[in-house]
Amino acid sequence: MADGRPFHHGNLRAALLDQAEVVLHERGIDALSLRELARDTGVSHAAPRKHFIDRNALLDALAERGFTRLAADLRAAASQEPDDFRRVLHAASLAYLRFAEREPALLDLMLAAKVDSSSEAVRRAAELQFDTLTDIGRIGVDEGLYAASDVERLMIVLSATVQGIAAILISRRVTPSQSEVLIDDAIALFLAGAATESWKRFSEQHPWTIRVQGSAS
Amino acid sequence: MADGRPFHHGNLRAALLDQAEVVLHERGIDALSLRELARDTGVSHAAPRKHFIDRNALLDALAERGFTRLAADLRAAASQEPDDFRRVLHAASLAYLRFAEREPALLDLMLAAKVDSSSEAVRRAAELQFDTLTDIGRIGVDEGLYAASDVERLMIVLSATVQGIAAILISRRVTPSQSEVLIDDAIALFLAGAATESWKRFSEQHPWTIRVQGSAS
DNA sequence: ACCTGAACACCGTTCAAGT
DNA sequence: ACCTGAACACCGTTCAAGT
Repeated sequence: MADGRPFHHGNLRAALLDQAEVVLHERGIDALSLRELARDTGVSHAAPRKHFIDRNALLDALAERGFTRLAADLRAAASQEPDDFRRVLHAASLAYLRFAEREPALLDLMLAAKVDSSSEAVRRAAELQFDTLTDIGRIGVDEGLYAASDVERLMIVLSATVQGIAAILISRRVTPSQSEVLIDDAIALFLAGAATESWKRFSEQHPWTIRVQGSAS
Repeated sequence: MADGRPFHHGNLRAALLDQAEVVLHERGIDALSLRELARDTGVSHAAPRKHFIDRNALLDALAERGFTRLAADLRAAASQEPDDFRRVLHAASLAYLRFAEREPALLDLMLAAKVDSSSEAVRRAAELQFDTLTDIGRIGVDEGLYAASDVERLMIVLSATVQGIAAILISRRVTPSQSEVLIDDAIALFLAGAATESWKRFSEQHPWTIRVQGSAS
């Protein structure tokens, strides 16, 4: 403490998280160590403990931030295309892919979070992200494409598809531009299927009873 | 070496992998350490190095085994329902979910493998797994559901969906039985969509040019 | 060809003590 | 209330040396 540095950092928690995001982005999750973050932030290696009880708590906080930002991205993308449902789905799906492309390690971290072992804050953030999708899905009802009672089940399947395509992108089995073609295909197939009599009959004969963890709507 | 243990283990590589699978299954990837594996296998902590240059090489070998087993599971499930395409898709998808349920940490590991940084062996094993899906998809052509030229693109979208549903299951946002309902929905929607005029027009107007990394067929 | 033992440079986590 | 410094029990990785 011979330098003029104050004893209290003042904003250590936020500083650690910011630096953690940089490391996660640049060198991946394996390179993320509490001790290095402490060094880079100019505090002792034991200081982070006041803010994050262990490494997992830090990862949880990162995941929470990630969900919040992803939800904002999706909402922003969707609100720019208010007219046509296909274009809304397309914009939101591309926003998801771009997030995956920009922050593959962060998305991996978010998807790796087990609902029952992660913090309440992470759950709430993931919930908000799913609610965003459900809101988007309701536009399809407004346009008369499918029944209101089908919104949740359809959006879960579509978001699983988008998530799966993002996983293919992250593992670099396709290029970013190829993944956009996959999204085009997926949405075309989704919209075609949801509007069929065949699907209508199926969904009536198989009532929906699932309440997804992390869905408040 | 005062015990009667031979100097050469004889089968150290396989023994390490077997033990690694047990640890991965019981305590997850974070608990997987080369030193512990060495202890449990009765060799020095430096012995594994002859067989796995580093921890990542061990993880690669585990992923490779995983892909091979998953492909076998899918093939077995599909071949038990040779008559009806819907039932074949259903059986294969459920096999995928059961694999995810039995070995969540292993599947995470497999999906985390970046194509360009993992070993040739992992790539080949992942390839074989995808080829299995493509083979299954051809049954849909035989049944006149869609064009032969659409097999790859349709199966990629479907497998992305199944993978996404598996991810939802692994993160425990739904129960295993709920995930099966999601699969039912996804397949119903997929089959309904693939058979529409709308999809047929789309796929003709948007020719398929993607060659997925890890697809030999 | 395969394995050992010591050594190095890291970790996460804990805790008494300082300001 | 927040941070430090020392300590403990782990890691992965390397390498000369043994059989």
